[in-house]
Amino acid sequence: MNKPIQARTLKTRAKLIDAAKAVVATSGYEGLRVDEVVQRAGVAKGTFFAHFRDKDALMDQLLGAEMDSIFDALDAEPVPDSPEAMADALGPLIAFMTSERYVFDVILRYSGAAGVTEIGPIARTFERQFRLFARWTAQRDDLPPELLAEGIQAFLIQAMSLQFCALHASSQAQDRLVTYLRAWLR
Amino acid sequence: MNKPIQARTLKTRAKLIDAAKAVVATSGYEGLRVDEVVQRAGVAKGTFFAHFRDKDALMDQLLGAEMDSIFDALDAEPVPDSPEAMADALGPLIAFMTSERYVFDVILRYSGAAGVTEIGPIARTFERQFRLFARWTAQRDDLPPELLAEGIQAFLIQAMSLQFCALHASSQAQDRLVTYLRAWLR
Amino acid sequence: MNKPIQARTLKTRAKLIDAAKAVVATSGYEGLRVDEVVQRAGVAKGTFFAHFRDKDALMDQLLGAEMDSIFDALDAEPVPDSPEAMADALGPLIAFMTSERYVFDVILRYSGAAGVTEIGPIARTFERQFRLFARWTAQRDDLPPELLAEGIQAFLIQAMSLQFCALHASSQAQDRLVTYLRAWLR
Amino acid sequence: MNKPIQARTLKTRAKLIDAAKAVVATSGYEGLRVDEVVQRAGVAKGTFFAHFRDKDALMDQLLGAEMDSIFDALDAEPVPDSPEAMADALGPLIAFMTSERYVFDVILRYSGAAGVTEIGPIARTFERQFRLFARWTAQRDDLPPELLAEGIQAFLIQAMSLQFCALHASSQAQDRLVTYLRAWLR
DNA sequence: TATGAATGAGCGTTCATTCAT
DNA sequence: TATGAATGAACGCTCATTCAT
Repeated sequence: MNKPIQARTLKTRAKLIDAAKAVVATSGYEGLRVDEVVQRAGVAKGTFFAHFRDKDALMDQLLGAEMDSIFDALDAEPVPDSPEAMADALGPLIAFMTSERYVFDVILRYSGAAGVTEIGPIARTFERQFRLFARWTAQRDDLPPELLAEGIQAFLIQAMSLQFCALHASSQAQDRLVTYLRAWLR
Repeated sequence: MNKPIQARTLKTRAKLIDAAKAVVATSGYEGLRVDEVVQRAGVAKGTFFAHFRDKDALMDQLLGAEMDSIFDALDAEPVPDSPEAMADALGPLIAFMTSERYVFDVILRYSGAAGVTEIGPIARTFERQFRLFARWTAQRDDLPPELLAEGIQAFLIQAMSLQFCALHASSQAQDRLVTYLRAWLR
Repeated sequence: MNKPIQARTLKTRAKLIDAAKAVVATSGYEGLRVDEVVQRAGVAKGTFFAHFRDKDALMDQLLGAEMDSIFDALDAEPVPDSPEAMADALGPLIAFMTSERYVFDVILRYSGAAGVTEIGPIARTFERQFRLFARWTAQRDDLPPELLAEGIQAFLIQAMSLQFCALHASSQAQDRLVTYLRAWLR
Repeated sequence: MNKPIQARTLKTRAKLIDAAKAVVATSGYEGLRVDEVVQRAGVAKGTFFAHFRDKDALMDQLLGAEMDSIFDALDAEPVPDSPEAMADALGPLIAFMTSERYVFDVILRYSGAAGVTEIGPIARTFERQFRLFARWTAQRDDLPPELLAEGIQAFLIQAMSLQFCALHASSQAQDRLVTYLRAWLR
């Protein structure tokens, strides 16, 4: 029963992913329509659902891949030695997650693997994030790194949330994050 | 140009709100259907849209009102003197916001007044929350109450978010919140 | 029971008519909305329906008045002595009736006083038209002027109808009318 | 790029048309409701709009088909040799077009392919009508058959229009048509 | 007369998802 | 695997007309 993945399968999947990326480039993540993706990929609609459980699964893939590449870069960097350096390092992540309200919402929703069934790409990036933050705080002896990491996650979300808020639109997420981290890691 | 709001208008609005609450009681917030609300209220569909821009506007009203009554109770209570007492006091808020994934999502999305145009009922409750937390931390002299308040907000969201997460489903939001607050208000 | 028409009544009516004309000038007859008319007139919606049985009654008034002024001019002119002169004289009428497809349709529908109840302004203009055409053909002795008049009416409608037709958009209604009249009055 | 129309598509389309005809048989053309058609056809509403741009497009199909079958019969008959015979032959057409004011209005509006973009079924029947009348008058040498045909069209519309007119309700369209044709084809 | 909130039937639309071929 | 027609449950909206005050 072990099915060797056929070349055609991979090719179709790649066509769909590429088409999806092209659509996102034009219409944004929120504006992505399955219809447009399959049309661009030159396949039938049913084919899409043979490759992805649902539209959200594609979204999970796309967003997860994007996040992963951001974390790849972060992992390669040295541990930041100050709140300012941390917020600075998180710049690309913040930029991506706040690029669209829709992106922020989907990532948040899938960060905890909405359903209980399986951990998807986005949820996995949150584990990476957690491990990264734990590594950043490993040297501290006031609080356990795990707790500190969760705190950083919380403040990161908070800082980005306020970005979308009409009342706080003036200040930037990164600046807010610095303030939070200074207090949290004091 | 100033049109005095007629009694009939208020009555109809109340009928719609009451009907909506009844529907929510039966089917939950996610299960609310405009058609059912309208039918229960004994009102024409056009009337609904004369009172609420769209279904989301009604949701904003309903959830905002519910949150407000929770904050009314919180405002009446004395300032909690420990992280445990705080988490305890926030029990009803946590219970409500995590009662449905849909509720949590809508509240979060509208907490920042999704659009920049106008601040709705839900967004206003987040201001109340902020002022409440600032009051709770007013006596402290290590950090400004405003910053401490934002931190509590961040940890509250974090604690509730993890409630929906497959990886952390075992522990309760309230317990997690205590841990966070102990560290934050140490 | 004889009600003297109050000055206020006439004033309100005039305000409505004026507002309607202004709306037509902006949005055309088809684009006229009762809401916009009453808003411009500065009266309530109910007031509109106290003055006009329905929106069509207003339309009947507006279009009838316009047609009447056209026929006033036609009545003042001498009897045209050729098909060319006839078609020429009818230029303004054709221009008005073909200015909007909607105008043509409404006039046609009301030309025969759609309902049986009462003859409205538009229907009256068709009687004027009929009498005019009968006068134009009174000197002929081949066919009764009434029949000739009805024929002219028929060809006038036909010529204008084809104006809206994709297949005949090239030639003008007036030119077609000349052809028809030459044959009919040969 | 050339998609062969699937049998299923044709079947669904037929189901919709049949259902629509059944509804018309019960409620008349004006009484046709999309929801009822869809329900009778046992088809989803979305499917309806996948087959017809809007309700009017269905109407165009239905009325065009009906007209076509009338013209099929007319084409099979010999050329009528008198105004009386012509009016007689046109009996079914007149009966159908004056069966409902709504039918007459829709046919007239679509006779010229309301928009300039595409010629629909009804518009096509007017071309048939024109060719038919030209054939009926082909033997005459006083005026070109095309002109005579357009005249017959004009008088036919005129005769039917007056049917709906309160002022001429007494006499029948067919009788009026005879009078007109006698004069036109004298 | 004047007011303006309420009516209400129905159309059009959306678009992810399914399923028979 | 691939196909693409069909699904279907809401939502949003229109806008002339009515009616209680």
